[in-house]
Amino acid sequence: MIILLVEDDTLLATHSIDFLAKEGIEVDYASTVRQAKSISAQQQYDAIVLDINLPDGDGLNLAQQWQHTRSEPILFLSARAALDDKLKAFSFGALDYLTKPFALEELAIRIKLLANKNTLKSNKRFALDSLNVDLNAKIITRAQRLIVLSPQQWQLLTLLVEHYPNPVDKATVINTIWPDQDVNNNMYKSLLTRLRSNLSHEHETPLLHTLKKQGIVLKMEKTDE
Amino acid sequence: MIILLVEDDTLLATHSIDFLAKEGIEVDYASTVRQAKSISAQQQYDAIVLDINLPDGDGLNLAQQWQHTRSEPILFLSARAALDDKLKAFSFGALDYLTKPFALEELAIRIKLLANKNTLKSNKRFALDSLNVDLNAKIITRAQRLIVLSPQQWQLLTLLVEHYPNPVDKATVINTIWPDQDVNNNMYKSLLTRLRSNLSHEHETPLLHTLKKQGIVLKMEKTDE
DNA sequence: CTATGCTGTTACCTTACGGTTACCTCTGTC
DNA sequence: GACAGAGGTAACCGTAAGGTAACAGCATAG
Repeated sequence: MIILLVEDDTLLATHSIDFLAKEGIEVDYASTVRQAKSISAQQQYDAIVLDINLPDGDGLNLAQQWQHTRSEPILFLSARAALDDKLKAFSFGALDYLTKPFALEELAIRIKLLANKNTLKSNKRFALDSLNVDLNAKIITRAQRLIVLSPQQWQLLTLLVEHYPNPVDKATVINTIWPDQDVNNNMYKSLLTRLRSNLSHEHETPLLHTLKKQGIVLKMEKTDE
Repeated sequence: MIILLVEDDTLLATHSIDFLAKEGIEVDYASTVRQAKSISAQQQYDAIVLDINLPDGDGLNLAQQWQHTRSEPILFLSARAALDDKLKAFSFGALDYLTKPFALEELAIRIKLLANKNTLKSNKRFALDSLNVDLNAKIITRAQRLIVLSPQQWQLLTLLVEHYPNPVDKATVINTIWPDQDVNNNMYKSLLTRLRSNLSHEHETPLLHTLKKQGIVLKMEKTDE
């Protein structure tokens, strides 16, 4: 699980990062709005933790901009406990709001709850077209035929299913499948080819599509023109 | 939407019930553990709001009993702000925890968020005229026809949507799409032409308009300058 | 020790993205 | 009326991004 933390108090930030690491939560860190924008462009997160007061702007504005374009759950951190601030935050799409000072344990729990929200809906089964995936039993079939995937391919498929119907961007795939490893583009390309080939045995319609520069996504072919 | 409220402070309870009613939230009310059990037996709720201190028991125990039998999201109310209490609550399956005193507005918002959690996560959408944009799935249609955009065009479209209904000025477009790059006017012009052409396939009304010297904006045809 | 299969690597192919250029219209100004 | 400047369109084309197949190294099983 990886989150984005945007917080200008570096002391608080380092403590948080350390603590969250122990909880198994990886953290990308930005201390300014500017940084946050550039870092977040690279990849998708399981959740975003935003401070309201930032040196070069306002976390609320950032959330407002993101609420129409990004799909991550947002949790606000702020010293401001006033109701107005909270209401504004929620109206900008925040899903949680924690007032400073707070316990790191609580932050960790709330982050985990938010992150689960996205994956919770993917119960145990997933179906698309003639494809059928049992996420618990790790059984995959397409048109009644059993499909066997290598570990990497399985990982990628579950990632895609978790995000369905949204695309998963390349950086996210790479961070998930090859965490802290040297990765080159060919490894990524091979994996895609292999999964694709396994998912569609004969002349079945392709399900795994690439959006140039944006990522990959599971969807049924739209055969209008 | 209907919730169960378990709270022994009758004053707080009546205020809450009144307020939530105005927000369109129906409330079943219990003031004791005993009552809560009997009332809740018949019905499923969108969320459950539990006080911790109850005259004949403890909300935490109730949550613990329910956490494997009931599927409703639980929000705790409590005067106890100690970390231990919160941790215990979360470990019993609570999804949120609000310390008294709190604003009724905040309670209402958090209840709504919890209730939404069970419903499928809906993607962020933008619609204008016959144009329909799913910002998360990155699917665009115009009059039911699927539209495929290049990465640059997609970026521009999201930029326009973020600012809608306000115009976006040229400098902003350029900084967003070509950050720290040499840009000439032709690149900008080409991008506009291409996006325009993709957005209106045949003789559909143009949606992307230029305001001289001000920038570009999405709007339905309306030639007030 | 052989066999099988997973995965990283390489080579080669195809496509369409986007920068470029040329030419057009429109509007306002001197 | 001509010129300038802004904006719009269409076509050209090099190249990077993506796709595939085949091979090689390495593990693991049997």
